[in-house]
Amino acid sequence: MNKHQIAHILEEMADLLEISGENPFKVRAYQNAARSIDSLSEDLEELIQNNQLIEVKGIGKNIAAHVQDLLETDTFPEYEKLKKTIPAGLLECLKIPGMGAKKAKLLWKKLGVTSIEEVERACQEGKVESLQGFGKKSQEKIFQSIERSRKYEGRHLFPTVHEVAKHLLSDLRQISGVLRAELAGSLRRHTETVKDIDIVVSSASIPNVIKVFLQLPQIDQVTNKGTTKVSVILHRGINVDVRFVSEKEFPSAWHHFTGSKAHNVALRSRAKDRDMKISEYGLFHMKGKRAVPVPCKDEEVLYKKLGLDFIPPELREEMGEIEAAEKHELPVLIERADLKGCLHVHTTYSDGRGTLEEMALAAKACGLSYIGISDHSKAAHYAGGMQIADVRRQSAEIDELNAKLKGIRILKGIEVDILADGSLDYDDDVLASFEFVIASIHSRFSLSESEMTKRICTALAHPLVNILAHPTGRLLLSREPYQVNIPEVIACAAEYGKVIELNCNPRRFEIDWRWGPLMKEKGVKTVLSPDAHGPEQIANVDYGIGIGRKAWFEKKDVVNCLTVAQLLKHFSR
DNA sequence: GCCGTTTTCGGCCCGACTGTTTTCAGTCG
Ligand SMILES: Nc1nc2c(ncn2[C@H]2C[C@H](O)[C@@H](COP(=O)(O)OP(=O)(O)OP(=O)(O)O)O2)c(=O)[nH]1
Ligand SMILES: [Mg+2]
Ligand SMILES: [Mg+2]
Ligand SMILES: [Zn+2]
Repeated sequence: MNKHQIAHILEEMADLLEISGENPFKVRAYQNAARSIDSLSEDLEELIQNNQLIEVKGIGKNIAAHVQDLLETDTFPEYEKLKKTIPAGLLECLKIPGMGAKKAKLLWKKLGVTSIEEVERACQEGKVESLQGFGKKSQEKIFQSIERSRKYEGRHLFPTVHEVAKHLLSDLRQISGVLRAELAGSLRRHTETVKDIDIVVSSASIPNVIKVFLQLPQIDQVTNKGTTKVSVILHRGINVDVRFVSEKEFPSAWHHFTGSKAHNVALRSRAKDRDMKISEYGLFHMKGKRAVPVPCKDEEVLYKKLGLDFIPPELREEMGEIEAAEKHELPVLIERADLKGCLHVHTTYSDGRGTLEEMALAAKACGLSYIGISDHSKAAHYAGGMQIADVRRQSAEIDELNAKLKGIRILKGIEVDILADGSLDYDDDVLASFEFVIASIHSRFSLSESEMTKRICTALAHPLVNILAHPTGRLLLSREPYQVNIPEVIACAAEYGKVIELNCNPRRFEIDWRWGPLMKEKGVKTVLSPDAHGPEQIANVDYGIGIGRKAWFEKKDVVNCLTVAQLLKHFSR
């Protein structure tokens, strides 16, 4: 069982405890522990072996024992016991928006329903409205909520939502009476996938602005509407939360709505320790029961009043950023302007849509001064992998283009398949003809974790390999990562001085940003790669920057911030 | 269940919205 599966069981345990009526803080303890395990940037088994699991924040003696049980036996006694008393289908019901543990339990106890379908039927048959605490309206609301969540549930890729959000934001800014409107939530924090669009708006005439906003043509339905916030669903099937505040409240509201939740909670408890209070309305000094406002003209001041350096939104995940801000040890995060070139680009020589020249010009248009071409190798039939003769032809064409083109240097590279045994898809003499070699896996995904790890480490040990690309093969929202021990791969990359890619294709966005701090600790560098299969995809790096920042990467950690001469030297070529 | 140089007990972020209630519980962000 891997840590994500373990985190999932702990989440489930929290739900079971909540339904069973346990102390809410105990429920939260399990939720916190799940979050900690999920975002752990160390190897779980190693932590357990060294008895260091209880040192992880949010994990104490009890949950540590459960985690060890889960790792060894895929379950733990308390979990089994609770599962026997609560039907599995009831947990699914908690996914219905508006349906929490209390309501689900009541429906189960009074009506015997144990699945979403049964809740739906109970609503249709009018059995819900007569229950204590329910009524006609809430019955109808539950029914609607089920229908809606079937249609609109789930997360989205970042760029899809970001495009929609930008348009919505500019429409909002044109509404008369709107002073400021900004993106918040996971979009502002640049998470790899997002659930909804969160926006904060300031205005002196909120009721009117809300009225006009709700008339925007892209809105399909309104799901919530109060005096300070509204929730809608767009025709595109994307949920939107908008919070309306006064201009004075804007900084704290923006901060609140940016999150993450865990970051907010940690910061608020820090404020409390200092006799202060944070809410979306501002920072306050507590004088007994009285809350005296502490004016904060922007987020920087807010952090400062709490004794912290400004924390960039991408880092606000409660993953060590508050401790670092206190010690003035936050990284100076990479910015788009730091990128001097890009590697990992496909052309018509394999499965790309752009010619060499088109891709080179696209990179130049993005302000880059070099572009590293890396088409697929011969084993990649699925992607028109290059035969040796193709490699020769491409090399000659690159020479011609480099003589002809100004302001962009084309580097000769390859994305060579790592075969099942860890060997590479070309002989060394062919590999030696490139200026850089990217190695990656495109076949035989279902090896065991140890086999896969060994396979990758064998490839990394090859002296001609420079970069490991997309190290888990995940496709966000569609394909699970293959099993591989990332801490071992990072250790191996450190040993051989190899680079691990941050693939900026929005469906990949990996190596996962959560491993960034471990890579930095081990001295492993990364490269922000577009993995472009067409000229417009060079711009993938624009979105990748946000993920790179989430990974705590600085300019010095990213090899395509080097000049072409420095880069080739880094690769010893 | 977790946590702690103010504490090993007694806290655990804080507020909006909805529908039900007759003053608030449940759910969510
Ligand atoms: N203080 C506090 N803030 C919260 C809480 N829940 C959510 N928030 C704030 C921080 C979140 O980033 C923000 C938006 O909530 P969302 O549910 O949309 O989550 P977020 O955008 O972070 O991620 P997601 O939408 O899932 O991609 O609201 C909470 O329980 N307490
Ligand atoms: Mg959100
Ligand atoms: Mg939201
Ligand atoms: Zn690839």
